[in-house]
Amino acid sequence: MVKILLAEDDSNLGTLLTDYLKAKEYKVIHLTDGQKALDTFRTETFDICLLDIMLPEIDGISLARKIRKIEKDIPVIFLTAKSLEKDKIEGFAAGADDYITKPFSMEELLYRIEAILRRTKSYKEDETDEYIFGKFTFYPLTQILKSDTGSHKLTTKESDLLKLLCKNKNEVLERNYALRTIWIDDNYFNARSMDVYITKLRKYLKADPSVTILNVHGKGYKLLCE
Amino acid sequence: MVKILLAEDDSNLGTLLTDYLKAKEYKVIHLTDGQKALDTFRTETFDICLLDIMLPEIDGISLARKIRKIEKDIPVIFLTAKSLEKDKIEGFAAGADDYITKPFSMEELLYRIEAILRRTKSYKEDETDEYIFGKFTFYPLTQILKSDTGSHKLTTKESDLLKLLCKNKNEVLERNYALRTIWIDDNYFNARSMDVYITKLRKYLKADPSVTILNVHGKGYKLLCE
DNA sequence: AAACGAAGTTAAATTAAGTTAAAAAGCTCT
DNA sequence: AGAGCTTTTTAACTTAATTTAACTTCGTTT
Repeated sequence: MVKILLAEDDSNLGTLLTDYLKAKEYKVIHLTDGQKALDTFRTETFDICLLDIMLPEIDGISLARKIRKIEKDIPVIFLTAKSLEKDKIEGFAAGADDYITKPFSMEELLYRIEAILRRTKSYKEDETDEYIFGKFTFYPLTQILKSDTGSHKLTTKESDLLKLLCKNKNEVLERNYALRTIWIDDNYFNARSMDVYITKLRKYLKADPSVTILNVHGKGYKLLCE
Repeated sequence: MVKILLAEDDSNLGTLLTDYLKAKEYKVIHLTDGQKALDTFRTETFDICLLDIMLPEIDGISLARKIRKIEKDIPVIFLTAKSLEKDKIEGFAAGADDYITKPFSMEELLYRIEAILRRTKSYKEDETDEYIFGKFTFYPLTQILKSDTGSHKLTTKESDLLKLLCKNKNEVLERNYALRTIWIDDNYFNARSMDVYITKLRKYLKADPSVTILNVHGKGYKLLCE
């Protein structure tokens, strides 16, 4: 089920939206200020965020920036009473996927949400429970990596990193993205820690020479296979 | 390079948009009626479509439906003077990814285009997985260059540069374009760095004398072969 | 042909990544 | 709480990739 974070301080509109979207089979978590929305975002996972620009505590644009720091590809739609150019530009600069000006119809918002979800499909692929590559099968849920030669129970960090690599199979997994996702902060020491885990994963993956972790200098790593 | 289909009958706006987007390194094909746009779409491939709603011959919404029948996931943004609810709804029903009402700023449109492209990544998948020239086969994904005499693992920069040369085989790869693509910034030092990499690639390519990297003085380089 | 800027080449310097081991931080169990 | 374990981080050292520098050669212009 698609899960929506709704940050809207106007309780009439907020309730109306919540009820409408719930009727359309979405799961909606409604927060009434920016700080609460951010706290909730930190502890739960969402498929899309609907943020009012004018919010108490943390405004919508700052909130979007913070949210994007935590999960860089999460779709964001701004809801706003203001239709000023400047806000729109700022909104898009903060990484908005769309922008809707009040008053808007429920249908229009729904179409926009669906247009974005159709495109991202992230909600579909979110929890793959097994990744198959080369002669390996990796179960991120149980943190087990199987190959024909045997089975390894991975540690949490090993598993998190391998999962990100698998999600980006044959494409570059950016260092900073991985660091922010797994280590929260991308400082020097965490970067070195990640290097250590790359070495560990490479050792496990030696069992199949057709599978390698390629370094892309200055950018990140690519899990090469098939 | 991201290729945009622009269907807009107002020639002022059309030209303005075309120039602006070209300056931003997009390839723009501008058509002034719906029928021409559809014909062009049938014969060329695009990454994204910008469609005016009010178009001669075939209106934008019908055009979007026809285009979506040909390629169901192509991103579509409607440009329109009307801000009527009804049109918006129809537009989204026809599968629009976004909707922008005139007058809009160039920046805003650009942000919307980029938001969608960032999301779809379809433009990233222009990845050819092997280039064959002379007695070499080059695999950009794995950064491996093979010839009958052996196989070389290229570094990231070597591979990036060779890939650009291959994409422009027997045509000039412009220095500035390569620098901006690979080194982001085309300053003096990066230019010298690129020279060093040209030397390195030439060494690898010595294995086949029929393949050479030719300098086009003041412009760039050409990978000559076959 | 002289002058100047662009490109070629090589080596040194810098920065990124690879590896291994030890230290520190977390668990688990009594 | 603390012994004994695992996991993660820090550290030190090694190797590789990239940039900078210095010097040379080639093209173009006057």
